Amino acid sequence: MSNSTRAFVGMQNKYDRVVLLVDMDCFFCQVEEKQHPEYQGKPLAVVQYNPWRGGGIIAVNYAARAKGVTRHMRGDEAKELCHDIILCKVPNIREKADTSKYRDAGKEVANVLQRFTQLLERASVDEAYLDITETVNQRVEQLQTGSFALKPEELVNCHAVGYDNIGEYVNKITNRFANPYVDDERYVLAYDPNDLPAVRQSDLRLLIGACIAGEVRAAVKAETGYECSAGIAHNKILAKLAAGMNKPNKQTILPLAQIPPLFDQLPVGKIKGMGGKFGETVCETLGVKFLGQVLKYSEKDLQRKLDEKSGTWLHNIARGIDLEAVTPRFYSKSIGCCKKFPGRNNITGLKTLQHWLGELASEINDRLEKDFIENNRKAKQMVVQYVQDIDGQEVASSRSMPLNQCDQETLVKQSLELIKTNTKTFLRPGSEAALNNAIKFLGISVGKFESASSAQNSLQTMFANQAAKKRRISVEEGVEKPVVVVEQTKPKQTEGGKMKSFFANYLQARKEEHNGTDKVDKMPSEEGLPKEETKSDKLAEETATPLNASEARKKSFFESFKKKMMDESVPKDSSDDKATPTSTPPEFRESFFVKYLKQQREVKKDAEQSNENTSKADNSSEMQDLAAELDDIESTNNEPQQTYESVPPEQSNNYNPQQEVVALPSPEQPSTSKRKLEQQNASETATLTDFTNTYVEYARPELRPGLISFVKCEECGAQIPDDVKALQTHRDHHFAQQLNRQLRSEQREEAQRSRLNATKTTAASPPAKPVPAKKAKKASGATAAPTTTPKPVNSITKFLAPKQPLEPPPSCSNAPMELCAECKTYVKSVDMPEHLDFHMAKKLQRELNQLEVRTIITATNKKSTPPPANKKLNSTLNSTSANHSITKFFTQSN
DNA sequence: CTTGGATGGATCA
DNA sequence: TTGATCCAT
Repeated sequence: MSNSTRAFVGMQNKYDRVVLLVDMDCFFCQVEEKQHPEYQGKPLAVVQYNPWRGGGIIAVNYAARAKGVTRHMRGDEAKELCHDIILCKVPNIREKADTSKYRDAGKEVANVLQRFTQLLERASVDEAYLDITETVNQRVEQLQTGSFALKPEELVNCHAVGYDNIGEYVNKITNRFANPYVDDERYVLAYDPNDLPAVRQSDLRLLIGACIAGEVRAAVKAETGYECSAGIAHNKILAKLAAGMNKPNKQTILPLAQIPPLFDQLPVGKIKGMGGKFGETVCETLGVKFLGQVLKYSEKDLQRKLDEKSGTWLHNIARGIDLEAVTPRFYSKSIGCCKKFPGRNNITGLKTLQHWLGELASEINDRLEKDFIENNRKAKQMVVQYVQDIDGQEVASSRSMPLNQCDQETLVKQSLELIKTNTKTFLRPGSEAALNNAIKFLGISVGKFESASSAQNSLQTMFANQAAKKRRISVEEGVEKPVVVVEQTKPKQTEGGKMKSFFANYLQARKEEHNGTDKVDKMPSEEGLPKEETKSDKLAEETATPLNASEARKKSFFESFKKKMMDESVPKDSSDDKATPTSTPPEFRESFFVKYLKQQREVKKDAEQSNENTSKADNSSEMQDLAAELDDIESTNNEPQQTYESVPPEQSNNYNPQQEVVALPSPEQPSTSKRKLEQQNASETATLTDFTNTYVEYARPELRPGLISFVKCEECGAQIPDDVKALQTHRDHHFAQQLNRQLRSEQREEAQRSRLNATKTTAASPPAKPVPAKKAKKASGATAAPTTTPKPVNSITKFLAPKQPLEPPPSCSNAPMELCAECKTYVKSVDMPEHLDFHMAKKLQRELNQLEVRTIITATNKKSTPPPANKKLNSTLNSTSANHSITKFFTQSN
């Protein structure tokens, strides 16, 4: 069940989701820069230990990329290109590279991301997909009631494919408010009529997604110090594609309408999954280079030429359709490590083999231990992988074996045994110590995790049963597809003008605020300021020399950067270019995207000219001005505006509480049949149901103060999305967590006991210290004595009976509510039976585990009190429009 | 020292 | 389920 392979959404929901891909910029480098602040702003690369030729480069920061340093290079080569480059070595433990530092950093980031959605899928150490559909939908509603407003300054560093700047994209949407059906003629030609409602809303919803993306990235930066790029689109493939189009520290929307022109020139290999053999096969067998060319084949054709599954997949992908769901996963399914033994380092002796197996097993062991403490799970399977040299040929093999214990010795013994029994002649004939086949690669990995205790298992099955029950209910209601569809109800006219004036007012206000500074003339001649310059600009600002000088330079940087992009593929570089070779990162020069963008501009100019007469009526020139000004804001807005201690200025302006907030009018509604609407409502609950199904398994209970949330959990201070279900789930989680702690602490004590028994007596060991207390966080010093005193576990009762009944949540929906006698919370009447079932299950569980009052290990509390950064952020947020508008929302809706 | 190491996920027979 | 292979970062 935990191995649920990919899930997919239904074809009818292809445009309904909003998916975010967050990709950390040169992540390993950022980790090093954070660790060594003195490196900030300097060219830097991370190399892997290998002393040969300066080590292999696995990450390059942008300052170094500007000088031509790339991955795959050796450290020495990098030095030649960039004499002052800083080469950070990956730490070496056990004679092999140790990347745990970066794994930890990745987790730190993921913890922040997790707050924004429970549908978080970690794709690698530095990438994650977020399905933010629900939040977007909420905001669409709030937009309609006027309780949420888009704020242009949240869109700094935001791009939309096919548009010169985000302002134009906003304008496009704005125009549609004025005339909702303005694009329908084109839509009808390009899309299935059934998709029209979704298509009409697509741009707006993506824009809202971009706002959220901005918040996400700002939170990541504020709380971890790391910068990232993001893509916003309707599915994973597109989000991933978009994220790569503007980097670093930028985000990109991929609008639906831009897919065809983009794909016409998009090399097939740019799509995730087609960068390798499969992509080549596709190109060869279809005789295509660009994804758009695939359109000429029917699905049947593709299935015939490739295979059924790939054919269908490709057919969809070529149309920008990707149905793969964002599958929530926070922790990896396996833990492994490996090492190459090239050339003379081939392992040829039994002793050596044992040695290295020991090293690998030792690392696995360490990481498993850590994992156990965090996740209370144990690996049930191990896999040995190895590459042997069999008369000159490299032969790869892997063998697996069930696992009961995972101590180092067992791992070594078993892996050795596996290799032995799967090699025809393991030892060289006549020798006791020499291997017959040299080993060139060795790896051990463990997986097939199971919860450590049976109690935990029963808790999970309890949740699973509950989920199953919900599913049955859903099925009875005739709901199949778990995707929320937004459909609006109240048609409104005449709002477009209001929105325009909002932006106009906004811009006016800004102009006054920045009096004079944004009237600085553009300085296109000042081309190609190197990146380092911008960083020093930032510094200059911080040291309070804000005015025209740095402003103008920054602005000219933006201008020149854009100009660069436009001039890109015209002639090769002029001699001028050589004078400032660092202005454009080399990978940009030949980048497909650069060419695409440039081409788009040309196309656009043509279109504008030919369209002039048609759109003239709609004061398009005015909108263009707005766009230009919005663009200006993008460059001027990086000025620190108020005093934000500790929050970097670039981020803080996303959260400016002083910001004027003006409601956005709601868009005109496409007509909708009631029946369909009902279905959609039903499917919304289905989404929630589906989520709880996986909730226990994946979610991290400690990490759920929400940025978009409205209610504070009394237990942990977390901000909880203000819907009943989320509240209840959150409470349930405290319960489960408490249970977990209990069990873990038991486990640890037991482990401690047996260890003590085994290894005589070491000094009086303190009651197992589960969390390595490694992170030297800023705030840890303050909370020394009283706050960290162990909390008695009997507080578990608190979860069942909160101190005072919560206020009935202001109706998110109009569903009737009831007060649960058991937990004093308000629950939808419809959900009450199920809710009571849950209490029953909890009681059962308690009895099952014979919960007693015990003390809790101190260190586990660490996470339950959010670090000050969180607090600050949350309080900041609470004072912003989000909070303000939500109250407005409630008062209005009642 | 052989052509990018280490790591993790997914697919398919 | 397992082992081989591919893919991506």
